[in-house]
Amino acid sequence: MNERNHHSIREAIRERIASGEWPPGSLMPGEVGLAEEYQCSRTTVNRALQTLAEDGLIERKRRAGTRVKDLPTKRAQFDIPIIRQEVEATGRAYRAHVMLREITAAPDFVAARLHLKTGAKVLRLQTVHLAAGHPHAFEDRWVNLDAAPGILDAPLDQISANEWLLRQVPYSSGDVTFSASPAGAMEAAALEAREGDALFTIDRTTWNEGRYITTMKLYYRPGHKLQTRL
Amino acid sequence: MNERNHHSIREAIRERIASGEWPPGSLMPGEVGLAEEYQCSRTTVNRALQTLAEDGLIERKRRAGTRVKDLPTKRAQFDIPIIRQEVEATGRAYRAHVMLREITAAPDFVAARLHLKTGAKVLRLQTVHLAAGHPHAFEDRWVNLDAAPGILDAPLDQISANEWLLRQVPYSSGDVTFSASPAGAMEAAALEAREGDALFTIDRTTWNEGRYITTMKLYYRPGHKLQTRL
DNA sequence: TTGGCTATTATGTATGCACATATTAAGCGG
DNA sequence: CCGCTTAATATGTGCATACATAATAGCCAA
Repeated sequence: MNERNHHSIREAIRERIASGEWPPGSLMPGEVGLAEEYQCSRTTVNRALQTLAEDGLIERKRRAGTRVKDLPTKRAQFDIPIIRQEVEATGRAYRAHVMLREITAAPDFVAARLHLKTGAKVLRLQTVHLAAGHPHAFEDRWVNLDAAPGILDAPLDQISANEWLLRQVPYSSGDVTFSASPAGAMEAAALEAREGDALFTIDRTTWNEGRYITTMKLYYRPGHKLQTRL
Repeated sequence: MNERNHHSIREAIRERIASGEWPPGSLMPGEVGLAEEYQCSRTTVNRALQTLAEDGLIERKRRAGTRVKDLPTKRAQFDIPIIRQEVEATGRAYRAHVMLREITAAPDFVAARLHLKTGAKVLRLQTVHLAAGHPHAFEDRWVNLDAAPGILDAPLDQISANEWLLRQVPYSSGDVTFSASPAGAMEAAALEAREGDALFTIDRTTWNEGRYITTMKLYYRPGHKLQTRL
C-alpha cells in the first residue's frame, strides 16, 4: 500500500486531486517536490504524472508546471468486442444467420466510405446475430472485393464476416459512430421488432494502410445498452 | 522520421504488426532484440511496448515474452464534453432553458442509483440545451441534496447544473450507458420531435469517494451521432 | 513417471544522470 | 514604457544499471 512505485504514487495523487487539495486550475507541486515527498526519484513521479495527464486529469507544460485541469473532459472507453464474444460473455449460445449475400454495385454512400467509384462491385451481407435463439443484432455490411477477394470463398455460415475479415487484416484502423435510428421494415423483421422502434446503432468503417476494407451498420435489438465506467 | 524516441519506435512497431510481419498470436522479438534493431536502449523499447499493450494490441507476460493479440478487442474512446462546449465547438451559440425545478421524493430507480432510501428528497431538474436556438438535447436530472446542498442556491439560469456540480466536485467517477430510446411526450415536446422518434440517449450516474451525487438521462435530438476513431 | 526444486530468462520497475526543449522571468538598450 | 535578448527553470526524454518477479525448462530423487 505504501509502496512507492509509480502506480501507488499515481493513485495517491489522484486521490489528493479528488479530495480538492489542489483545486481545479491550480498549480500543483513540481516533480522534484513530489519526488521528495514520496521519497522516490523524479523519474517515478514523472511517470505517474504522465499517465494522469493521459487520463485527462492534469495538464503539463514545460517550465509552466503541472496544473489540475479546469473542466476535465471525461473520457469514456469502450471495448468493442466481436459480437460472438459479446453474446457468449453473457452465457448464451451464439449463432449467426446470413439472410442475404450478393455481389452488387456500390451505392453512393458505400462508394464514398470505401473510396470506390460509384457502381464498383461490392459484396453485400445481411446477417442476424442470435443469442440463445433470439435476435440480438442485425448487421448490414458491404465488403470491398478488391481489398478482400478471399471472402467469396469464406465459409460464412461457420464464421462471421467480421471475424473472418479480422483474421485476414487483424490490425486495421476504423471509425465508429454511435447513434439511434428507427427500425425500417428490414430491421424490424430481422430483429422481431416493430417498425419505428428505436434501435441503438453502430456504424463502422474499417481500413488498413490506406486500403478500405468494409463498412457496416449494426442495429441492436430494442433495449440494448452499452455501458462503461469513467 | 528516423529518430529513435519511444513515439517513433512505437509507431514503427505498430506498422509492422499491421503489415502482418508478426501474425496474430505469434511471439514477437524480445525487448533486447528490438532495442538492438532500433539502436536504442531496452528502456525505450519497453516504453513503446507498454503503451502498445495499453492500447490492447499486444499481450506481454514475464518470461513468456510479448505476443500479438489474437483477436484484438478494439477500444473506442470518447471524450464526453460538457454540452456547452460540445455546442460551441460547432460554432453555434449555446443556451439552456430550465423547464422544471422541483424538490421531490426520489422514485425507486433514482433512489437505487444514488444509494438513497426510496422517498428521500432530491432535486429534479429538466433542462433543454439549445444550439443556435434549436433544441439540441433534453436533460432529466436528479441531484442528491445531501451530497450537494449548495445547488439550491446556484444560479441555474446562468450555469448548467452539470457545470455547477463539476465545479463543486470536479474529479468524480461515474458510469455511463449509451442506448437508444423512443421519445416520450415530454422528450418530444422539449426537442420539437415526434413521439416515438429514436433518440440517442446517455445515462450517467456520478459519485465521488462513495458519495453519490447525481444521476441523469440525456436525450439527444433525432439524428445525433457520436463519432470516434479507433 | 511423477513431483518438486532450481536455474534461466523476459519482462517490470526504480534510480541517477545527462541533455533537450519550451516557457517564463529578468535584464537591458532605446 | 516597449521590445528584444538572455538566463533560469520545469518538464520531456533517453540511457545504463540494478534488482524484482513471474513463467518456463531442466534436473533429480522417490
